[in-house]
Amino acid sequence: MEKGAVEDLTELLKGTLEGCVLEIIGREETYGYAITRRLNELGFADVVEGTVYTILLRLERNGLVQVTKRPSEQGPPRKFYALNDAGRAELATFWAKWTYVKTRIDKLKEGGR
Amino acid sequence: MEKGAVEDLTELLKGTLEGCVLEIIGREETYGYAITRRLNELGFADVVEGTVYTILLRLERNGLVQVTKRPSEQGPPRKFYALNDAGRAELATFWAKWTYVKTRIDKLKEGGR
DNA sequence: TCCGGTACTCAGTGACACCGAGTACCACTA
DNA sequence: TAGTGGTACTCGGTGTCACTGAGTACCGGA
Repeated sequence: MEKGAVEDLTELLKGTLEGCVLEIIGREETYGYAITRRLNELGFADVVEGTVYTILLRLERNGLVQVTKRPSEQGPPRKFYALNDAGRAELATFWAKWTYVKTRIDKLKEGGR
Repeated sequence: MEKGAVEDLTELLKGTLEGCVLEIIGREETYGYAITRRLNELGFADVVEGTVYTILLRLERNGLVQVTKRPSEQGPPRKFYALNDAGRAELATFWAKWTYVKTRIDKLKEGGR
């Protein structure tokens, strides 16, 4: 990431990171470590395992995902996550909210009257 | 927007609301009550005075604004806020972060490989 | 005189990303 | 065989933010 302007996105990621994780899981069943790597690839360079696991635990606690434990070829067993119906509904809600907020903010940015 | 989907934007507004307030103040010197009305007009319907005042107090505490108290024609005196240099820098940083996050999220949304 | 609109303050709450230390499994190698 | 590094997850604690709610206060009109 180009250093300087875009360090510490913490506050801006509140709410959105969970949505991103939901979206990633929605694409295909996957696990925490891989999700972290995926987020890093996408440009969320500073997101670390600990952060993703807290989100995953919360999704599980809130009944939005179906969890399956499977052995890994290398390392400890993996917990695979897939969206259930509640999770898909939550994901749809997230995108609706995101679009809503994004359009308002951009309107304000473009001199919004 | 259809009601229902976009209620409780609280988490998504973390960080962005402060940026919006900064932007509004940057346009012209104004005061808390008016800023709240402006945000409501812009589509942030659920934002109330209390929320805006906490942001304003924080901006003041962090030395990002210059504050001038002036009597009002109707009601108690108003505290007018204007950006100082630090505030303008913070605003620029906010937009840089916002653009950065927005492009990453949208890329993910559009199937982002 | 009371109500409603204007205008600000402040202590407290809950949610979230983040941190750090810990556990543990595996493959490779010196 | 001990050590290192990559993989993989857990959990207690922290700080920041939007939000809540109760309070103070000024003003005009019914």
